[in-house]
Amino acid sequence: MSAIPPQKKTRFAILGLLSWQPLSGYDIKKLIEMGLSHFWSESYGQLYPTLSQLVVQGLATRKTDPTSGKRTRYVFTITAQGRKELRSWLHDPSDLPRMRNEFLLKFFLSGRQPVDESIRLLTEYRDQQQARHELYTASQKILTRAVRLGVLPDEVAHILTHDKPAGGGSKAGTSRQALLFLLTLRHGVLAIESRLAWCDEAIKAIRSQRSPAGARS
Amino acid sequence: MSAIPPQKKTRFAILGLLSWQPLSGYDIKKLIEMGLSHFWSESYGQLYPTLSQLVVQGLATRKTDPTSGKRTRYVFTITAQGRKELRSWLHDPSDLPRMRNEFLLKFFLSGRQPVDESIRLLTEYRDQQQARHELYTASQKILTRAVRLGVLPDEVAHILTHDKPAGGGSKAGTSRQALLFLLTLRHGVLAIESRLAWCDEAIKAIRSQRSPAGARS
DNA sequence: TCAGACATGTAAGTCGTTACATGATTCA
DNA sequence: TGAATCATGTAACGACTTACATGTCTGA
Repeated sequence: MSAIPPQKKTRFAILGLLSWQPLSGYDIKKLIEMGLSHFWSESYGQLYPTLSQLVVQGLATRKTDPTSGKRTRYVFTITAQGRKELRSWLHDPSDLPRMRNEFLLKFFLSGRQPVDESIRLLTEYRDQQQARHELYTASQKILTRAVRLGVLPDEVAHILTHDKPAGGGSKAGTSRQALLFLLTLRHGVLAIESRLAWCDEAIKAIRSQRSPAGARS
Repeated sequence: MSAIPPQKKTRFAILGLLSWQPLSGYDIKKLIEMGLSHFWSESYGQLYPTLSQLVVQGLATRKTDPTSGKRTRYVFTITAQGRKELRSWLHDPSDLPRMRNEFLLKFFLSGRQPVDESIRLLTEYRDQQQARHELYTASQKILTRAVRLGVLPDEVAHILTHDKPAGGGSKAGTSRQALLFLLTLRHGVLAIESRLAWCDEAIKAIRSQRSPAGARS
């Protein structure tokens, strides 16, 4: 049995969020779900063991949150050593984005099915993507407006952008972190839009093959 | 124990390729590398054990290729039962495409680094994507031309499109499978183009924050 | 002749999810 | 009072990669 598994990228995702401010494991999970879900995810099964490991390795420290009464809540803080490791990871070259797209596999392999089956797959995919598009553009709008006002609507966005909570209103304009958040969101929106455009193209192409111009039924 | 049988997608990727024609494990690996790499991958460590399993479960049969002399080469053929399972998988809803993009994570977490670090990350990503773009459009061109001529340039494309090998020339026009292949390739090209466009946007946005209009140095 | 492609396969480890187990707090 | 959310964590499984081990065949 292995002592503790190493877990590579999860470490840096955590360290990166801790570089903003001290957080609990639960906070980290929610932040990733709310802000990074279109390009990253972590499960509790990864998160908690990795947090313990970071403490053992001196990259973070753990203390009990005194405000949480009888409920245990551990808040983790990044150490100088942790910041150093984070910085060094940021300088390393990144893996190519690897995507596993089950729909495309099915579509590719649907050549022996009736043409309508390929069309059905395409329509399903399009609907799926359309739904996400609405989700993302909604977040984008809320965040853009909040950033323009220098005020963020709730504690979530507050943590995400690391701005001062409302009241004050940072006024100075878009904060660096808020801009980065907005841009990653935009990356997701553009990706979806390119898929929607592709769906329309593909449906047309397949239909025109089914009944090509000049064909006689 | 879990009542729901585990969903192994490798099985269906294999079954799907076998539904075109009998293939060896090595063939399957090459086909996936050459044709599906932008949305799918399988390693030998997955492939060979899964092939054995398919035979045990009666979804494929294995026979020794007699033309391969002393070198062992096993050719797998899909069974009726295998086709049934494949068809049923094709009808199931697909998982949302899940992507893990290490670059975006770094970019998102680079807010505490100097602005130039974010720019460097962006430039690196752009170059990476540009290189892949050239790769894909090249394949796309070759394949498009081959399909138009009704003749495919080598045995690879021949297998991929499941057309008759050269000589004859299918003439009748774009085969169904060739169209599907072209379209999945096009999906990859559009995705990359959307990333390139995003990079340009993002670089501009970050630069303009560094020295906003009207700012005095 | 020798590099590189063809060809099969396994062992060990990396990576990641799901289901479970436990309990506190909040608010309708 | 009871559902939702806050909060921690583990065990078992599932998915996937890498490195290795072995040997054949082809063509410059």
